[in-house]
Amino acid sequence: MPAEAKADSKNTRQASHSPAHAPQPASPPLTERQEARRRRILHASAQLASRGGFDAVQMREVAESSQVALGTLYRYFPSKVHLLVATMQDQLEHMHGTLRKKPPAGDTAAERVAETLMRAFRALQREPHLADAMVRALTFADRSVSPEVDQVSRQTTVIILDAMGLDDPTPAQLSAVRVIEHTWHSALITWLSGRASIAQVKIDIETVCRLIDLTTPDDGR
Amino acid sequence: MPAEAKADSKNTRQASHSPAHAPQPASPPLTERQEARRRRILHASAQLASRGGFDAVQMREVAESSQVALGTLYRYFPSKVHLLVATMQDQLEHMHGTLRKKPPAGDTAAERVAETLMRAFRALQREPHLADAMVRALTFADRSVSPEVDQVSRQTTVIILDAMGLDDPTPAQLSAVRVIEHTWHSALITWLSGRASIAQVKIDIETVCRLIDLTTPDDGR
DNA sequence: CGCTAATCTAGAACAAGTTTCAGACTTGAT
DNA sequence: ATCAAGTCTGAAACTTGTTCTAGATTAGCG
Repeated sequence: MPAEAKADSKNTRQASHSPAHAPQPASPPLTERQEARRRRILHASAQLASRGGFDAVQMREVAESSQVALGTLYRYFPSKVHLLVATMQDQLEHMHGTLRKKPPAGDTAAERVAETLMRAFRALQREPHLADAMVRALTFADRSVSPEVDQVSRQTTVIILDAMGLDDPTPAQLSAVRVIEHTWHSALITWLSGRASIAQVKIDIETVCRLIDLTTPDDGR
Repeated sequence: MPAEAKADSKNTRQASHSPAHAPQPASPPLTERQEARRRRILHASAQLASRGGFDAVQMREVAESSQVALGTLYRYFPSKVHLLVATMQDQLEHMHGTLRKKPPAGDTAAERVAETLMRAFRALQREPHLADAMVRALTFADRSVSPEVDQVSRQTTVIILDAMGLDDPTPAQLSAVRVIEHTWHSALITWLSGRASIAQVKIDIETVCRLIDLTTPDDGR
């Protein structure tokens, strides 16, 4: 009946992802060739993004670069934003892996979180255009991309909780983490649009991380 | 020599705004007819935005609604994002005026800021589509819109400082305000994209406002 | 192996933001 | 009142995201 599986046949939206390591609603498994196409697409996306940011990721070019027809590209990723958010998921996994290897060394949870975020920030600084593409896509995403954006958010939460060294956080701590994420995203945007310096971002991150001290009186402060 | 002033002649970007009450680099003054055009445009923009959000603000429709040629629209506002950010500036002024009339009544600075932001949030909830258009434009804006976005940011800062009741804030307090603004913007986005409930936004705002207590030990805590 | 359903491709077509242009209109200065 | 410079208009053109279509290909089943 089917062939080459079905990355997304009936459902109009919702691309498919399930790199085996991300706990997702399990979209139908992909053929090898499909998996390869998907990788080529994400690779092309990241490459173009690295060159010129959000605007440089043009769907026709992505299709050409990844040797895939435009229609196919849209079958895998229903919109440019979906594509870039998926690209971000990809990069985030890298990042998380990297961070796991060298855990932050601060004494307090606040210090460790701040250090982790600054490390991530420095990574983004190495590819500012890529960062631009991913972050802009993330914040521009509308409801149709919510599941994917949410996944990115969850992944970010995990990274922060990892840095804090918590197994089961209290509600108050989760609130603090949420606010930290808000600040992280928004600060990135101000940096990317040239309205804040790197130093300013650093200060903002350190400032918001102090919130952690308020919720874990045993550790910090 | 010139005629009808020059909203933006030589300089390729940068629309003109100077509603007399906003302290700006003073772009060349506008004729009455030009001022009227500008108002018509902003009004049409807000109206369309109120209907269907960011996507519903289509430049051709704005031009038609405001009885202006498309080229003229682009002379006044070099891009859709510029237009929507200007629309936001407009709305923010309203808001600030409204807030001045009924200052928040909380005991601590943190409470007053949270109350102020929640009041603004409720106003946005009354026109969720308009909020969508303005906030999406704000976060999607690239460097070419930095001055205008910055102006919005400054205006927001003033509103928050007003609520805190401070004349000359310390650097630490300014950092807290920056983080509050970050959280405010990002929380709005998560709400607009349906990833967070109204209740969740409230919690986030209250959480981040506790940062104020950290910087003004005399008042709160 | 042969079938059938689903996928992929190439390319046209459509939509909305942005640019461009020629000509009509305003404005402020002489 | 006249003129030069700048502005506005209407319409076409261009760009890039997105959709659609017809036909070639592929996958898995009997």
